[in-house]
Amino acid sequence: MQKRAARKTPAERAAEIVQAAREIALEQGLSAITLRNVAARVGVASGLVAHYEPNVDKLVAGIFAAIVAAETEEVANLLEQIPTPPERLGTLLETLMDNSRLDVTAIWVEAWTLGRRNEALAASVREQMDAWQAVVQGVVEGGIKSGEFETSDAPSVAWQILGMIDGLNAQALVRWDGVSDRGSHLARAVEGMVGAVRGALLSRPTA
Amino acid sequence: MQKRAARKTPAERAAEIVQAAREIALEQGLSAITLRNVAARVGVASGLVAHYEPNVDKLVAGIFAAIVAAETEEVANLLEQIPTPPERLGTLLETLMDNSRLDVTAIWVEAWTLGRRNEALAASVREQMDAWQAVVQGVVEGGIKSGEFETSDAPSVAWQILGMIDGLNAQALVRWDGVSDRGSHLARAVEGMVGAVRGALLSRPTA
DNA sequence: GCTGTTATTGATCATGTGATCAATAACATC
DNA sequence: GATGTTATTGATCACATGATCAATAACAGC
Repeated sequence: MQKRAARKTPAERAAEIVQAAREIALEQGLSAITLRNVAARVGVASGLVAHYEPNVDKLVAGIFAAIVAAETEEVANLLEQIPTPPERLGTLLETLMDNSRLDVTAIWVEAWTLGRRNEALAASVREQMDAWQAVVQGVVEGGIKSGEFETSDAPSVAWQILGMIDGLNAQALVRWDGVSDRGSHLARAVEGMVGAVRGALLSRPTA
Repeated sequence: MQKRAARKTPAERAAEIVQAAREIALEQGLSAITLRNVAARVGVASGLVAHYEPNVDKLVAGIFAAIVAAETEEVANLLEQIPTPPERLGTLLETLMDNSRLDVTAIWVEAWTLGRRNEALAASVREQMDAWQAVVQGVVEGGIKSGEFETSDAPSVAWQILGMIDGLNAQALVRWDGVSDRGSHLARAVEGMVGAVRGALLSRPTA
C-alpha cells in the first residue's frame, strides 16, 4: 500500500484528472464533480486537483463540453456516410432515440439547470447547442437542395427538431415505459415539419 | 423592530412556509429551498421550518407537485371550454409555448435532475407527468372519436406531444432567440403525428 | 392573575463544499 | 552523491447544508 501517489508528468496527471471527472459526470452527474470526489477517484489529495484545475466551475463546464462535443462529432461523422438527406435525417433521429445515450441526456438536462449558477457552463451549453443545431440544419438544407424537403426556414426547423429530441430523451430518462414506437412517431412528426413524404425518413422499409 | 415572530396558528404558519417555499422555487429554483432560506423569507428561525416540515426532501417534492399540478389544472380547465378537438389541441400547444410559463419549465427541468437524489421528488415527477399525459391523451382521443384525428395509438402520441413541448420549452429556457414561429412549426409537426389536416390546429385563421 | 400548553428560538452537531498554502518528498541534473 | 526543481500532500479556512432540542415566551383557559 503506497501512501503517496506516484509522481507523474503534469500532462499525464492533468489527463487523469479530466478523465476521472468525465467518468464521474457520466455516472453520477455534473454536480458530483467535486475536488474531493475527483481526487479520490484518481487516488490523489484534493489539493492536487485544485492545483491542476484552478476553478471547479470551469472544470465542470469543460467536462460538459468535452462529453457533448464528442457525441456531436460522432453522430456527424456517422451521418456523413449516408447518401440521401431523408435517410440521413432518419438515421439522425434513430441514433439519437435509441436510448444508448441516456447518460449524455442526463448531463444535458443537468447542465440546463446548473447553467443558472455557473456562467462558464452556461456559455458551454449555448456553444454546444449551436454546434448541434448546425449539424441538423445542414441535413435539412441538404434535403431542400435535393428537393426532397420543403420548408422555408431550415434554421428554425433544425432548432425544433433538436428540441423535440431533447425533450423526448429527457422524458425517457424518467419514464421509459408506456411509450411505444417513439422513433416512428417522431419520424412522422418531423416529416410533417420538413415537408417530406410520409415514410421518407424511415431507413428501414415500411412494414 | 420585533425580535420574535408573532405567534400564529400552526395552520397559518404552515401555509406561510409553504407559500414562501413556492416563491423561492419559482424565483431561484427547487435547490434554493433550504431551511434557512425559507425561514428568512417567512421571518422566523430555521428551526421552526424544520418543525413544520420534518424533511426538506419531502418539502421540495410537495412544492414541485403543487406548482405543477396547479398548472395542469389551469390548462385543463381552459381546454374544457373549447368545443372541437383540433382547436383544443391547437390551444394546448399555443398555451404551453407562449413563454409565460418558463419559470414552471425551469422547475420541471430541475426536478428531472434532482429526482436522481430525492426519491420523494422522483415519485412526484412521475405522478405529475402521468397527470399531464392524461390530459393530452384525452384531447387526442376526442379528436379520434370526432374523426378529425387519425392515429391508432393515442397514449403514445400524447407522451410524444408532451415530450416535444417540454424539450422546446427547456430549449427556450437557455436560448430563446434564433427560432421563429415555434408555435406553427410545432403545430405542423403535431398535425403530422395525430393525422390531422394541415392547418387544423391553428386556432387563428391561416394567414 | 395564575397556570399550563405550545409556538418559537437559537445554539449546536455532523457533513460537505471550494480554496489556499507551507511543508514534504520524489525525481532529474550535475 | 549532492542539489535544485517541483509534484504532491494534508491541514486549515470560511461557508453552507439538514437536523436536533433544551430553553424561552406568548397565549388561552381557568
